[in-house]
Amino acid sequence: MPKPDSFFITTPIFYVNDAPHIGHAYTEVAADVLARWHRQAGDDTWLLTGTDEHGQKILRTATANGAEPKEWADRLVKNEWIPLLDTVNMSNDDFIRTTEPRHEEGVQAFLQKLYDDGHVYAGEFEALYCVGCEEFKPKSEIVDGEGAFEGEKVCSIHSKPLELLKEKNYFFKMSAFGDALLKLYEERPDFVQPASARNEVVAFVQQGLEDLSISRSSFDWGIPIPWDQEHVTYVWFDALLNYVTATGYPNDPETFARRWPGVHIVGKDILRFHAVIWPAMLMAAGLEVPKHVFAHGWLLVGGEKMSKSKLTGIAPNEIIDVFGADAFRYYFMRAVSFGHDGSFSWEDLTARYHAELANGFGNLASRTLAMNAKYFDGVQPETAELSDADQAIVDLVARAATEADAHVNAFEIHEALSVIWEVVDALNGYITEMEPWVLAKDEAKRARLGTVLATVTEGLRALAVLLSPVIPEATEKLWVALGAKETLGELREQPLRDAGAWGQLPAGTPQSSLAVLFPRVEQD
RNA sequence: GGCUGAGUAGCUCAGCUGGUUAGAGCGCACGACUCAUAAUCGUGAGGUCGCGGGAUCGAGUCCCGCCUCAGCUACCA
Repeated sequence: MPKPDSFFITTPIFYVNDAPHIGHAYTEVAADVLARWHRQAGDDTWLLTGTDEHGQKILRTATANGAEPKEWADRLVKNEWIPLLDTVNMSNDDFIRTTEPRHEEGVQAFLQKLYDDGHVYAGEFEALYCVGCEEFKPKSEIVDGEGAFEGEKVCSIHSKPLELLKEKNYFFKMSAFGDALLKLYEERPDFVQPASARNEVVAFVQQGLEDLSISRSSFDWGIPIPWDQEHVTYVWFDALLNYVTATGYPNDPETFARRWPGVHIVGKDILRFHAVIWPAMLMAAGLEVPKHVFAHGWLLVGGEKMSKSKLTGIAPNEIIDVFGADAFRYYFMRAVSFGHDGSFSWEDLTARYHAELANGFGNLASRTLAMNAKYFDGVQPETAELSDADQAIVDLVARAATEADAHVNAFEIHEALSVIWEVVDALNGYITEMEPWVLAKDEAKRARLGTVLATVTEGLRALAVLLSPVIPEATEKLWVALGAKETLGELREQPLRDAGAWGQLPAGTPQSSLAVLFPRVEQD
């Protein structure tokens, strides 16, 4: 049974062939928001990310760039992937590279166990081979020949006939796990999420599983098969194991028991590896399968999947240099329904940034602190008797906090933000209706003025806590300005599941001025 | 070809087991207000709910057919 207090969440480990684009950053942010939320809610949280560095493709890229593969990986990791973490403000607890000893040793131990237990056998891998590509071709790259090659199968890249070649390979008896996997999907409908992703996985497994070739001998950039040094491990088999080699498998059973099983956030392009192959591997090794595999959608640009070849690839820094990491995180979490494809456009980003972050939340903070400074010398006012309107705010905050937590637990990050934003909108409306600037002109209404501003400020306190997993930088600034850091302690230590409890900011708490949280970005 | 999902206001999207005049945000128009990042609040205009049939007292929401788009249909990570 899953341990309720443990929340181990992973991103995919990224292939170091290329530089990151916003799709990678999106995955990182989603996992990070979930991790920050659970961590602040008191769960025993561990966020893992990392890089996948083996395989023929990396060997080729490295060679083409006149580098050794490890050298090449080191360079990409240092120059591109580690900086990405900082760019998007990741709070990962670990970063694993598949070239690290802890991983390589873990993979070998895992392989040896499967081999010893009879789940792996030596066989003949027979497939169509392209001399031009120097590799076996997947079905997607095999097409019918034309002209001189009519009737033959040719490579889609070279348009030359393919040869049927055999190679000795080690195979994982994945075919034996089809029924167990179907039973898993049946018994745990939330194992693969969202439901659309689950459907595809079930349909795939229902048509029957073949055994999986897990070794390669035509190149050597990989983890050697422990009982046969002529072979290296198939890169996916290697990569998937990072989730356990980073958490103590096999030499630290205590840590492993504490972390595993985990929750995997993946792009839908790699769903099958995580929802089929990976659980089959774990079953074979006698380990628990993941708690959940959640597949998020693509980011679409102009209605099409983002791609470098179509010049729609966007580097995270292009956005973050202009709007900041908080805005990046907020925008993609809010505008994209988690689990669905999402449309990205600069126009939409700019519009939401101004309407929601600058005019909505940022301005709410500004106007509130400005009035506290002006009417109460910058301290948290006293609350007198609550009117119905005040009570409505109190109730809304409580409800928003509860519902947001439920949404996050269900991977509905966008819904959580939607509910939290009801508070932002309600507070702006409340201020306009209560007209504190009018109350301020009548000394007899001094107590009422204090109550109104205390209510809004307390609402801001709750917002700072609830939004801290998504926009950690802005909420930290707000937290300091509210004086909350002095009286309530660090923002990141505020229990998230108590965020909706009213009256936490003591009256008399000194506040300080707040720099504009989300400055307007001038248009060209 | 088969399977899955989607096609709802200018844009991005909600609409669960069918039920009063189809919703939100943005954008737009008008008005109110001035504490605030020329921000805020209110009101309004705007949709034959992809197309065509069907069962139902009643369908965006069920059934049939069709059109369009995307994904999956295994060893590229």
